[in-house]
Amino acid sequence: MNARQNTDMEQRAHADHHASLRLWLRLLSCTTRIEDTIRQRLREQFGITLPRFDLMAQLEREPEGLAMGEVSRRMMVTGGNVTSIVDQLEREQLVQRLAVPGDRRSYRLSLTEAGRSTFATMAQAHQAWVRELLSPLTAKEQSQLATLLGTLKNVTPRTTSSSPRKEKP
Amino acid sequence: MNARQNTDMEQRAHADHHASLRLWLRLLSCTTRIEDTIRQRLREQFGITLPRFDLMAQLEREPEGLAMGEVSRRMMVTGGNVTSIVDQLEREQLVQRLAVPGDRRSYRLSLTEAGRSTFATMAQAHQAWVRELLSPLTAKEQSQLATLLGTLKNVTPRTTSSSPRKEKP
DNA sequence: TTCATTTATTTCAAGCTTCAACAATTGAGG
DNA sequence: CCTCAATTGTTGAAGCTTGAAATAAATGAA
Repeated sequence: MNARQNTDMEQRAHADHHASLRLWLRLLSCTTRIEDTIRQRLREQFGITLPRFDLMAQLEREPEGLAMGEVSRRMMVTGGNVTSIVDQLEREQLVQRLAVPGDRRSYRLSLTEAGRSTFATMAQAHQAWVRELLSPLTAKEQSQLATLLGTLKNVTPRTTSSSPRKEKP
Repeated sequence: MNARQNTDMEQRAHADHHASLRLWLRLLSCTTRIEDTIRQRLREQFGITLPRFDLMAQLEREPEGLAMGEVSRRMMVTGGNVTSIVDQLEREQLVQRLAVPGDRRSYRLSLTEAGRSTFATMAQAHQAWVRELLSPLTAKEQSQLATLLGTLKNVTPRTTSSSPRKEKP
C-alpha cells in the first residue's frame, strides 16, 4: 500500500498521540505498582485480598450499612462481583446481611463487630503503606498531583459504553 | 490506655495520612476509569480483551519476537498468566510460537501477519481514545503530570514481598 | 559422566471480574 | 385485583490473575 504520501501528517499526529500514550502508560504503571504492593502486603500480613479489604472499607464509612447496589456503585464494579465477595466475607463472619423492613428484595450490608475490629487494624497499616509509597513526592508535589488528577477526573467519556441499558423494543 | 497525651501528634499524623490516602484513592479512580473505558471499547469495537491487546502491543514493538519470560516481565504479570493469554491468541492465529535454535526450553513469540494487521487497526483507535480521555488536561498539564509520575515511579518499596528468593543454606 | 542447580515455561486451584440471563419484589395504572 | 415495567440481587459461563508446584532443558562442578 502506498501510505508513504501522508508522511508529514502522520508524523505530526503520531508525535501528539505518542505523548499522551506515554503519559497513560506511566500513569498505569505507577498505579499498578502501588496497588500490587498493597495487595501483596495485605495478603502476607493479614491473609486478606484487596477486593475484600476495599469492600470492608466502604462499609466502615457507613455504620448504618449499605445496599448491595450502593456498594457496587461506589466500588465501580458489577453487582455479580459484589455478591461473590460478600459471600466470602459473610462466610468469614466479617460482614452481615440484615433485612430491611420495607423491602424484601434488598438488605443492609454492614460490618460485624469482628469485622470492625479486624478492619481497624488493617486500615492503620494500609494508611502507613500508602504514605510510604507516595513519599517520593513532597507534600507540595502531592498536592499538585491531586489537583491535576482532580481535573482529569472530570471526564465524561462519550459513552459508547454506558449506553441506555433498556431500550424500548 | 492513656493515649490522650499525644493528641497533637496524632492529629497531625492523622491529617497527613489522610491526605496521602485521598490522593491514592484519586489516583486509583482516575486510572481505573480510563482503563475500564478502554477495556469496554476494545471489547465492543474489536471483540478483544485488554490483556490480549496489551500482549500484542508488547510484541508489536519487537519484530524479532520475545520470550515468554520477557513478555511476563514487561507486562508485570506472572508467567502462568502469559501462558494462558498466549494460548488464546495462538488459537486465534494472531501470535505464533517459533522455535529458537539453541534452546529447546524457550521460543520466540511474535505476531503473525494477521496479528500485525489486526493490531495496527486497533492501535490507531486505542491511541485516539487515550488522547480523548486525557484531553481534560492541557498539554502543559499533561507534561507536569508526567514529571510528577516520573518522580513517583522511583519507588523502591522495602520489599517485605520480593524477599530473597533463594538463600544459600 | 553424573548430579545438583538454574532457567523457561506450563499446570493447577482458588479467587476476582465481567456480561448476560434470570428470579423476586415493588409500584403504577387500569 | 391484574398486569407490566422497573428495581434489586443472584447465578453461571468465560476469561483474567496469582502463587505454588511440576516439568523439562540447559549449565556447571566434581
